[in-house]
Amino acid sequence: MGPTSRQAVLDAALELVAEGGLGAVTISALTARSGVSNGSVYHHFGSRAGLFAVLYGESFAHCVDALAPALGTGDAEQAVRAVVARYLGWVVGNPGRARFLYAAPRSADPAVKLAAFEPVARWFADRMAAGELRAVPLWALDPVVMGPAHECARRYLLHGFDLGAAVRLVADAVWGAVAPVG
Amino acid sequence: MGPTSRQAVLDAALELVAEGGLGAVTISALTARSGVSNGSVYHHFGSRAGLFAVLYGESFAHCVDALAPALGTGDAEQAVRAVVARYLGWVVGNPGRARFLYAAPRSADPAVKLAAFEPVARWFADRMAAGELRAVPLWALDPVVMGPAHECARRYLLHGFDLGAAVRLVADAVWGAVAPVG
DNA sequence: TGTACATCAGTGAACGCGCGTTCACTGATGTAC
DNA sequence: TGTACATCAGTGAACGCGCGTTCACTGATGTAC
Repeated sequence: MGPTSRQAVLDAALELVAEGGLGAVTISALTARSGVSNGSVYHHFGSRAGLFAVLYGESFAHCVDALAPALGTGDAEQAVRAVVARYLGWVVGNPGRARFLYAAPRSADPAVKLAAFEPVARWFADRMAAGELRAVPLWALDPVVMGPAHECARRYLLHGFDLGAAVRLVADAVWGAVAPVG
Repeated sequence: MGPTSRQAVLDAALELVAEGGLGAVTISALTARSGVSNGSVYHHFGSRAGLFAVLYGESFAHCVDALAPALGTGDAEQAVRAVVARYLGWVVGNPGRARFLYAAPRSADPAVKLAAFEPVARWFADRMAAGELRAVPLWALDPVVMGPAHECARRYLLHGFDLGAAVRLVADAVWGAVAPVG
């Protein structure tokens, strides 16, 4: 019963953010949806912001875990394209988590984020060193290289933008940003 | 004195959103900052959402106007790179407007947006038809092609991401997504 | 083995606050006849 | 030219509501001696 109640709150928060955005995640909506009392929410998370911090760290790790297997897929191009496909698939499959990550970036602990992202960053650094990928600063990986994927994901979550039609275009753009110059 | 008071509210809203995000734009902050009474705000805009709709349309047009001159810059590659540079420059110079567009996309009137964007879309369509640019669906222009610029702009506005260091990388990525296939 | 105490999950009524909005009003500026 | 009325920008006190948070409390489960 210990972790159950805590988990019920996190699950409810994810449902609420998927349905109505971050603003829908109020303490009273949380208690109504989860069946857990407000006092219990504060017992486990300290505050709304505390709940958000937990949710962010958990969801970011969840996302990276979903991406990681793509890195073992064939050559560099296949792997990069697989990362894009997996990321967009994860967004569709986890709209609550994805919306939360985009809507509450201030809830992130930068150190935790960096640590979780490290395996992915290292994979890219290795391929760049091996000349299989264009040399691009690692800080540019997420905003610049994955930019098209993020922007499309945001629009999908916002108003049902057609991700299926975009996925190939996005993969082309992302691969183009990181393909070795020749 | 007619348009003055109305404009004072719009200016105040832009300042507030630049300083503290969308949440800082409350009616009482608006009246405090602008010196205009709350009743007057409602007289001119009807509601907070009404004010946001006006602000969105105005800011989007402001942005497109800032971009348009880039389209006349030399060949297709130079023009596309100029669009990126101008867009990021506009974000830095107009943080209130930029933050508002990113934070309140639901305030947009799609028809108004489409009409304002039309000259830019036509320029791209013409170059694609002429074979100077890769054929990409027009709906992909903003999210896919400009994705890296948007994602970097968002991070700049959120936590002072170094746009100056990124602008060349972004221009490379954007041009790569739209350069004719050879 | 029994007693006393500490710890921890969980409850739910109550709180103060700040929000968007309403409304009755004033005063200045057209407009009709 | 004067009078009556309509329109419009603007005022500011007051409203109800829902928010995040607090707090005194219960009951179950260790732990010490």
